[in-house]
Amino acid sequence: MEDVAREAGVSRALVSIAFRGVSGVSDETREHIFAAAQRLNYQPNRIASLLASKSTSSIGVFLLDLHNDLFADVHDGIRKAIAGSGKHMVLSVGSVEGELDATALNALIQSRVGIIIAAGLLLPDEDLLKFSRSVPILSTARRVPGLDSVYSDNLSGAQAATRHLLNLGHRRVVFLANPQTDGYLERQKGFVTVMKEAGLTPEIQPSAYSRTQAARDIGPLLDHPDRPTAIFAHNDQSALGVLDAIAARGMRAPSDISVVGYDNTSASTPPGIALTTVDIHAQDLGRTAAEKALQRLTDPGAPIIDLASEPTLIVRGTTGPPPHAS
Amino acid sequence: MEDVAREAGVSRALVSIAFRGVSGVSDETREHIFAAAQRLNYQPNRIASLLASKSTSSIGVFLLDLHNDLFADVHDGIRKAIAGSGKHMVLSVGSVEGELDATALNALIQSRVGIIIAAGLLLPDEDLLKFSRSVPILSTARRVPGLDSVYSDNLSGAQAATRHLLNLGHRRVVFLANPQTDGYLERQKGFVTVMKEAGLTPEIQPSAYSRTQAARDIGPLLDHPDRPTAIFAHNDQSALGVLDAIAARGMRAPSDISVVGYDNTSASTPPGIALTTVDIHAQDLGRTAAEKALQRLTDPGAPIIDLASEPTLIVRGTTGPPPHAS
DNA sequence: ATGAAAGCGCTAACAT
DNA sequence: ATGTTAGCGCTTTCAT
Repeated sequence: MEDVAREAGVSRALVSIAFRGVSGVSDETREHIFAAAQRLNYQPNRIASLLASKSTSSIGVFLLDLHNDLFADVHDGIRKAIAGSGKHMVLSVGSVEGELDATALNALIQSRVGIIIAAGLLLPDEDLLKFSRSVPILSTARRVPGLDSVYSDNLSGAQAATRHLLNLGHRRVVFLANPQTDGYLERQKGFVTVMKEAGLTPEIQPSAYSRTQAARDIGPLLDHPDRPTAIFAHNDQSALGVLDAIAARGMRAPSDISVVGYDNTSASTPPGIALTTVDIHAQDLGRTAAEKALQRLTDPGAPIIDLASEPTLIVRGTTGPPPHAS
Repeated sequence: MEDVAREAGVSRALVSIAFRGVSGVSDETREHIFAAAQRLNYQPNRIASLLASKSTSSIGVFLLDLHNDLFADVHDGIRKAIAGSGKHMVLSVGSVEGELDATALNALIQSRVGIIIAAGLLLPDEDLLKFSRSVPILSTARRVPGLDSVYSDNLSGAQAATRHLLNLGHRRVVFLANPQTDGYLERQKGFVTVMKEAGLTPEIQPSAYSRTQAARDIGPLLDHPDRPTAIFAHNDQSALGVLDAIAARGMRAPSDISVVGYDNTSASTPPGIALTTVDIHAQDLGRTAAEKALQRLTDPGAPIIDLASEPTLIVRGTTGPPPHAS
């Protein structure tokens, strides 16, 4: 910067002003400065800038898993909302095993981001509250009591999906569940309440966040002579695993068995057989989350944000009447 | 840090030494320091640390597109290789439109990373060389002359895929091409050379990096009465688009038409119909790229790295003999 | 509009 | 093993 100042024949302060885009420098001088910077191939040192301004100009973003398109959508939404705010986004990626949550959050804290937008946190609510003593955290796609949360109403989404199945005539429906941890209980709950209301037995098959694991977990149920007529998977990826297991047995959806996913990611539209699923509008979630995060930055004292959005049931090709319903 | 030192009853230097994990502090003192830090909920300020050490302890990672599983694989490989090196990874994401390449690279440069590992760069070679004056860049999944490159041999991969099709008896094969820009010319070239060697006409249909665009671009060719018997798509995503277009017309692969993809991402295994594709071993690519980047950091003067790996043709369910070949 | 000077929270070289 | 001190490259008052 010293060099640029000398090259442009001004003081360092001017160069700083010019690069930050704040007022206090004439257009002409600014041009000179930029030209000089160009000549010297100068790029401002954001590390030094952050230190000196002790600023909150960075927004940390935690994404659970790059292999799930859901998080790519959330990322896109966040990026769009942040663009033009002058804020810079710092990414940190977790893992579906969950053992990286804390590491990723600490990395963000150590990078002194002004706020963390977190999508797909796996840590218990209590732990997250602890982290939020160091930095504000806005949770998206999951409600965390005590933290700003921008999420989709999983209860109503799961209810809509389950009702769709029941309306089609299904009576034996199995919910392929995600690990039942803080923040991810509602889908199963929605399934259970609707089944019970209808006087049916809600069957639950526990599984994990993995397509292959889903295929393995659902296998025995499919092999059973008296198998369910519909499977409701906790997300699209595991629904794909269910479809894998179905295809491996020479069966077809929905003629032999119906399948419903959740999230409406790109995974829900394999060629030929598009998955019935629940759209959580992930990109909107990301965009809204980022807008709210920006607000939080300007008003730390504002009341906690708790924003639920309505998901949309998308009926596509993997659901139909049960085999012998007619 | 001052506070922690006071709380632990030592000087700031000791705290620094303890947190960096270097020698110069007794085990007992270190425990005291960590305990004090814990009590105060202290997290070291990585911004200040980076500034003071003017260090190269950060590794920048550029990923073109979070929606393509290929980059998630590369990311995983990089992360595994970096873990335990004490280096910290700084992520920056581009976009398939390519207009974000420069922005993303500049962000990394301004964050003063010691080296950038870039996967899926779209900028011309010449521009990249310019960026590399500011920071070493290692390109992966693309060869950039003049830069360290760790990539897969696309020429041989495309040749293997094309030969596979010809061996099956296909004569009219169309290559659904990506935008022909620096670094991504080899797949088409491999296709063309093999077709010509066999005395056949290489047909090329230009397209873009998008599944829906691929479906649109291939449509007219499928509708033609004298349509090709096989389509070789430049990557799995566009192969999916081709399968979409095929399904939309009530046709099936491979009985009506064969389809080959490229990359062997998770997109290549939709339920039921697994795609014949070329595995570029993306995670290995990422891992190797990161290992080489680490070496480059320790030895800036070493000769340029130019490392090609052999891809593997994976024959699955979307290729078979042409309809009337028997 | 421009310049001077203090300091952000650390690291690193040196001294004890 | 522990303490002291001078920066790292900026931003930010405060003068001018």
